[in-house]
Order: sequence, then structure tokens, then C-alpha cells
Amino acid sequence: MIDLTGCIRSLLECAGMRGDSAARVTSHDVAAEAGVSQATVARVFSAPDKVALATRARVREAAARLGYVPNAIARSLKSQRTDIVGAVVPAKSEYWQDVLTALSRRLAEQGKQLLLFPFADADHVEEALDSVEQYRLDGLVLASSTIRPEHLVRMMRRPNLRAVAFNQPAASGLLPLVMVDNDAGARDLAEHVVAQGIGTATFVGTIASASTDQIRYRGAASALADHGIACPYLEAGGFSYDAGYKAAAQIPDGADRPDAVMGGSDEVALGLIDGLRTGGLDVPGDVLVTGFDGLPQASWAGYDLTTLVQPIEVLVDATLAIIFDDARDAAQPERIVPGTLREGKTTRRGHG
Amino acid sequence: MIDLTGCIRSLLECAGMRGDSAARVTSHDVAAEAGVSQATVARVFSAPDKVALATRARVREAAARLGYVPNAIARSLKSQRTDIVGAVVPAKSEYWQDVLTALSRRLAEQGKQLLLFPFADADHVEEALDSVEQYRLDGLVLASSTIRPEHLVRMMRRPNLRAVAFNQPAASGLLPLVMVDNDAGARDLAEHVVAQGIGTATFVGTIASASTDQIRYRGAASALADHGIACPYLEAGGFSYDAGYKAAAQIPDGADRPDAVMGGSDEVALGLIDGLRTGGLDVPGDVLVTGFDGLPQASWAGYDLTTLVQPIEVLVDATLAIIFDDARDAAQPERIVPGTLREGKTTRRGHG
DNA sequence: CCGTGACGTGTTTACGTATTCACATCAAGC
DNA sequence: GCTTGATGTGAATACGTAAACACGTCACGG
Repeated sequence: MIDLTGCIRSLLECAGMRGDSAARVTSHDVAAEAGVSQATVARVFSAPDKVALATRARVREAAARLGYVPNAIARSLKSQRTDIVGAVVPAKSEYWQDVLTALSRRLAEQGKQLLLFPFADADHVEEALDSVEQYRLDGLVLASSTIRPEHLVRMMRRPNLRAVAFNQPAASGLLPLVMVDNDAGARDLAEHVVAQGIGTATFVGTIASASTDQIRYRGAASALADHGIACPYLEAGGFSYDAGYKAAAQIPDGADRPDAVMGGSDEVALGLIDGLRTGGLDVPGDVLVTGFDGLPQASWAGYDLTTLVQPIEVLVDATLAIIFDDARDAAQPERIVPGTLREGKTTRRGHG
Repeated sequence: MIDLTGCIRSLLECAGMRGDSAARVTSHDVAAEAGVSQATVARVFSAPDKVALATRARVREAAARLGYVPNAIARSLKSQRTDIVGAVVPAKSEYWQDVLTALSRRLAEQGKQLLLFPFADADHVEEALDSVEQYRLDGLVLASSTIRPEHLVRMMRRPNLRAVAFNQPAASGLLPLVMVDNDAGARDLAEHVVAQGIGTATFVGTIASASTDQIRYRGAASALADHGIACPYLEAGGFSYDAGYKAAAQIPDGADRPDAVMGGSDEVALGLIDGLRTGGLDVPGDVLVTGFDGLPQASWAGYDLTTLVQPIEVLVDATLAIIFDDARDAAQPERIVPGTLREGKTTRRGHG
């Protein structure tokens, strides 16, 4: 192992020498080295088929010798394209982590990058957007339903910037929109628990002012009402496990205890499960629980939560299609994608 | 609600008009509007104290009227600073998500941004690094111990780029390095389970070739050996819950069953717990389990895992200090930060 | 044999800003 | 009253690349 390190060190000195002398190699340097003009060098790296095979090889070789790497900053300035997509998302959220992972992976496949603009509170969105405007991004994904409409408006019509609202029903009519079918998903979940033979239910929402929360609650309540089941609303006050855990204590026990508790998100639902179990209840023996989102953690054997799985890949692809497809005439597209019901054991009644 | 939308729409048209006419407002346009030179406009936005109060106000007003926003791309080209830090990280990992969250938040506080270079397999690191070189980043965080030394070498000595290895012991001597004290942490965990009175133990590592995995195993095995306890190594084959879940089936049962199982990471440990429980064992009744990292999920009531909590904020701050502090003469700093033992109920024996 | 077009390359300019240099103004000091 | 210095501003340039334009060469067809 020490051997390996030593070997690397010597490689390093070699690289270091080259690196120092090549401190800032530009296309001009390469041009001089290869005996061509700067324009030809640029062409070799951006439109290789426009330069003769022999020249191309000579330039490539010279570039390699000098350690030349094209400067993306200068390219962006000239071409008015950054190949960078921004994402404005809440700083802390399991769900958004998953979305960002999918998004950045897909972008990387296209040779594009993801620039992150996380915000802690809704109050800090403004600052994030200030930064967004400075970088001339190709596209922007506006996530989180806690972004207020006035912020959305600000991002409209920015030249060369396609902004897309992601899972944010409130943006409808203002921005292109991609989201899972929250209403249908909530109804599916409600129908599913009804089919398990429940008589009462409670919905534990995330944050009541969030538009996704409202739609999910209305969908669930409406479906339950079709079966004559009332569904009171309880606000957890956050999108987190902790919020759900604490909310579990608010759920009536004894005779008033609901047969089913529907969480506004998976994170809340997982917290609910642990909160209910800590309170001495059995899930699903005493109470059925459902979630919404389809987080990886929902599938963990310790929970095995019944939830509505969002097709994140599909949503991400739709988002990128809006950003990069030149069908700009198709004004304000709205892609509403259906989710998939995942049946876990948290709604498997009479398992004992 | 329809009212609100209507209101916004009209605002929108107003903004749209301004947005269109201001399609690409430059500092020259502002200069013309304010009756000053472009240089003065630039100064107003980058060194306001160098311009007279009255002029400053006039320029600011003109800028606001035209909707001028400084162009970060052009600024970067001129100033040779992007105010962007890159992070090369594995695409899927709970732990790295937490690190990135902390990192981007701290950067945002300084008006800097985070550019993400996620990679799926270790084989794709090369491509990610190609992209990294094109953007002239101010700094680079190289994460994941699956990045091979030859990749690290490549990132050394890049002009204007401070690369830092994050939790990657193998980078020692090659790059500035920030990491948690894996050895001490593993020993602490081992001592803790010994104190619970165990007689046998097994270490379930993540990926045997990862340097963190090796250090953690050696630390734990060494501490256990001090008490005369042998500690066989089992490789889960990944950093994931699933890997841990599957590895649980490999752990001997019956008379050979270890009293404690030490996971190489929290994700693996959580999988182990569920895997063991699915196998009919009680955790901690039959087997004690420990993790490593201190993920939020480890604190969930359903697990309450004993683990070594990494001080992520401290690690991130140390990383940024290396990147931005001009003490470049302090060659190859290595910051090794101690973690904190978190005692959960997965090592609380005789709980019944 | 000349016109036509395709092809490859060089020259030049523009992208939008930060910074250097020069210049003008004005207050203070001998 | 003229130097000195500070202060505020404008002109000019550079950052590194992409693309428009022009030019030269060569093959082809009439």
C-alpha cells in the first residue's frame, strides 16, 4: 500500500509539472501548438465534422499534449446556453432528495448539470431566486408547494429560461406544470382502505396551506364520503417524520379511534406508524395507515407502508421534455401523471 | 381563488411586457439609461463604495426600471471565479444526501452555489470529472471512497481549483482530507457492545474495498480483540438497506449466532435489523446491532439504532474552510473530526 | 474552359463584465 | 497660486469561446 502511494506521488509530480505549465491553456495555445487558427480548435471541440480528419487529429494531439480543457464559462457566454438546469427545492426532505437524484442522473446522461438552490424556510425563496437570475440557466425546476405564486410569476418569461413547476398544483395556469395525479391517487388509497372494511378514518395532512395537501385531502375525503364515511382533517405541521410522530398523539384513542389514518405524505405516515406503536397501538391490527409518495423507506420491512408510488422517472422526463423540447408554441403544458398504488401490510387487516 | 389567479394574470402581463422588452438587459443598457458609463454600472454592483452616493442611486434606479440582473457567466469569465463549488458523489445514498444538504445550505449562506456531479457506478466517475474540469469551479468536494486514487491525482493541482476529499481515507497524502475519526468511532461502538456483556460478534461491512469500511472493521475488530472477542467479517456488497437486509440471512443462526452484529453503515444496519427480525429474531433481545453515520432514520422510533453520529456540520465547515481559506501554504491539511456515540435501544440488552 | 458548389480554414467580431489606466475635479497645504 | 493628493468617472482592454463571413482550393458538369 505504501508502494502504491509512492508510485502515485511520482505520477503526481509529473502531472504537477504539466499542470503548472498548463496553468491556463486556451484554445489559442492549442492553435499555436497545432499550427492552426483558434477557430479550428473551437470547431474540433464543438463541431468536429466540420474539420478535416488530419487536422482534427493534429489538434486533438496538441490539446492532449498541453492538457487543454474547453472553458464552459466562456462557451456559455458566447452561446447563451449554460447546459445547466437549476432546481429550487426545500433543503430538508426525503421526497425531494429522490427527485433530485433522478433529475441529476438524467441530466448527466445528456451532458448537462444540476445547480442546486435549496431553501430552508419559504421566506428564503426570494434569495434563492435572486441567485437563479444571475446564472443564465437553461431551465429551472420549481419544486415545493410552499413557493408562493408571486415567486412563480417572477420566473415567467425570463428570456432563455424555461421554468417548470414540479408537483405544485398552485402553479396551474402560471407555469408549465408536471405532477402526479394527487386527486386520483388519494381516491385510490381511500377506496383501498374502504375495501378493507373500515368504518371511520382520519386524514393527517402535512401543511394545510400546501396545495398538494389540499388536493390529497379533498380526494380522499370525497371518496370516503361516497361510502358514507366522514374524514376529519388533522395537520401535522410539516413534511417530516417528526411531525407525523407527534401528530400520532393527537389522534383520538378509545371509542373515537379511527379505523384508518391516512398520511399526507410517506414521511408523515412513517412517523405516524411509530407514534401510534409507541402509544401502544398495533399497526395494522388496531389502525390501518396509508402514505403518499412511495419513498424507498416506505418499502422497508419494518414498515411496509401502503402508499401511492410516484413515478419519479416519468415526472422527471416530462419536466426535462418541457425544458428542452423546442415546442415552445405549446403554451403552458400540464402533464398530470398517474401514480401506482402499492399495497403494503399497513393496510392488511386481520393479519393475526 | 379564481380571483387570485386573475389578479396574478394581470400582474403577469405587466411583468411580461417588461420582461420581453428587457429581454437581455446588460450593464451597457443601464449605463445609457442612467447617463453614465458601463464601468460605473459595474462598480455599483461589485464595489459600490467606489462610486458617489448620488450616482449610485441613479444607477440603481435605472437598473430597477430596466430589470437589470448582473450576468454571473460574464462575471466569472472576467474574474476567474465562479462562486460555485462542485461535489462528486454517488447518485444513491442516504448519507450523501445529508452531506449535500448541509453543504449547499452553508454555501448558500455565503452566496455561493453547489453544482452536482453524481455518478451511478464507480466506472462513471471519469465522465463526471470530465465535466468538472470544464466548469472552472472554485472548489470541489470529492466524496465516496469508491473514487479511485488515479481519479484523485487528476484533480490535484488544477489551477484555481481546491479539491478536498471528504470521508475518504484513501486520499491521505494526495489531497486535503476531511473525515470523521472512523477508527476511534468503530472502537467506541465495539467498547459499547462489549460493555453490554456480549461474548461473540460479527461485522457486516458495506464494500470490502472501500477504505472507510476497512478502517471501521479494523478498529472494531481490534477493540474486540482486546477483550478476547473474535470478529469475523461479512460483506454486504453495498451501502444500502437492501444489501443489509440480504446480508442478515448470511449471519449464522443457532449456536453460532453472534451476540452482536456491527453494521458498516447505518443503511446496512437498518437493513440488518429488519432482515434479522424477518428471520424471527428479536433485536436487541437476541442480537445487538450497531450502525455507523448517524442518519436521521437511525433515530426513528421503529429502530432507535445505536450508532456513531458524524458531525456533518463540522465536517462541511472544515471542508469549506480548506477550499476558501487562503492559507494555501498549509499543504495537505488533514482534519479528522471525532464522532459521537449515540446509544439507542438496539444495544439495550435485557430490555424485557 | 469556365462556372458552380462543396469543403476546409482563417479572420474577425461579439458575448457581458471587471479592471487598469488616464483624466478631471476639487480641497487642502506650503 | 501652484503642487499634492484624494476622489469620482470614462475609455479601453481582456477574459476564452462560437459563429458569421470571406477566402481559397478542388472536383465536377456543361
